[in-house]
Amino acid sequence: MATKSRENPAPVEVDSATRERILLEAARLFRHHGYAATTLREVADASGIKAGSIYYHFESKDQILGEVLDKGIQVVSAAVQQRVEALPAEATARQRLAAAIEGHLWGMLHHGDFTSANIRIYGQIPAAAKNRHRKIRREYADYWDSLLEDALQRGELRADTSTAMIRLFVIGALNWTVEWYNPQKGSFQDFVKQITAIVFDGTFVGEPA
Amino acid sequence: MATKSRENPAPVEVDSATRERILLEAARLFRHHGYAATTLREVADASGIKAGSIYYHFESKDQILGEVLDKGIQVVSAAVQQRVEALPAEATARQRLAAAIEGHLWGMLHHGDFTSANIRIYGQIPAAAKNRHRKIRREYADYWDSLLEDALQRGELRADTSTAMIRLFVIGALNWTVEWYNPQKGSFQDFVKQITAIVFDGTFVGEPA
DNA sequence: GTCTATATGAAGATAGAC
DNA sequence: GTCTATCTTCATATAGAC
Repeated sequence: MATKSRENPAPVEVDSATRERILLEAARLFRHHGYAATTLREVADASGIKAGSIYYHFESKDQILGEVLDKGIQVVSAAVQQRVEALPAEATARQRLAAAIEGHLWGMLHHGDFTSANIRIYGQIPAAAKNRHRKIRREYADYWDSLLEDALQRGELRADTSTAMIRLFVIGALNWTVEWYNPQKGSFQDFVKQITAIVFDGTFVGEPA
Repeated sequence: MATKSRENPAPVEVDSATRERILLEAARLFRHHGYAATTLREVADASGIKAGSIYYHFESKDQILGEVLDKGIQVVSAAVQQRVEALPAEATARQRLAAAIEGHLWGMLHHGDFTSANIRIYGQIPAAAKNRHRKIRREYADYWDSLLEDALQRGELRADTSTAMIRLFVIGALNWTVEWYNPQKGSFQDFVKQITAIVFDGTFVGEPA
């Protein structure tokens, strides 16, 4: 006996302001104190509510962890794909990888609490949480591998190292910049330009000895 | 009224086997679960003793943390300095930096629990523990800066990026290899050669576009 | 939707026997 | 040097009022 006649009932509000606030504060606290050391009381305090109220929005601390981890990859992945797909079809491998690097850095630095939390705590969380998060990580790695394979086939990428190892090295190096990047020491544009130059052409000048 | 006549009394045993075992197991657990999530009961279990016995060797969990952190830097720093100082005076900047990179990677991968624990948890520990550990980190960074400044003055290092930024990028990239290096996929020598080539000359071939 | 109050478990650290 | 037993504190999660 539904008395409602609306065709478009309001969807379950999965991203109310309070819910988003909890996720953001949780990411910030996970980043700076770790997952286990962060208490739901702290998350609640930072979010302007009481601890018990968190359970209206989330089933458990574990569920909050999962959403924080996933978002840490999603924001970066979305920025990368958007930039790469905006390029013309005739773009060179250098241009495509430069777009990916810019997107990765931009996504990381604009959602630093989610990405840094992800990077810092991924190695420390329970195996079950890791397993649930693994797929989304794998997909992002695959996207990079496809970019690198393409660059290799065009003869632009160095061929003495596997693309998997290049991906691990480059993403690892990029990821760590979120730990030390200081926006007060220069513009984001300059930062991207310098990081990209080092990744592409290295730290030394001249020919290999 | 000392009745001992020995000139060389046994020193306080600061590195008994049990004490070293506790440090090693603590490093391993800090690495994989984080500092807060690791309980002294787990450390004791892994060390083959009971939780209360830890307090015979250490004053607190905090003291164990401090020693684990310091050792994570010391083992790497010692390996780097040893290799650089073994070079002849006429070594090029490339040779000196290559020795530093090899030492850094060797130290990291041969003491992985200490270095990975350091890298993973440094951003998450209480401020007091960070402050106590800061000096030893600063000294290692200074050593790298001196190597890079030397390379810059000889005109071998790229000049469009500050040595501080190059250091942060390179050490960050090297540090993260401990998270993914797989000794079953090739020899350590080959690994070092490939990483060094990327750091020196980049991931792309040919001239910058 | 948010609150207060609380059940239940486990942490770091200490005391004192052996 | 290591043990057992315990003090004290604080965590996640739940129940039910508002």
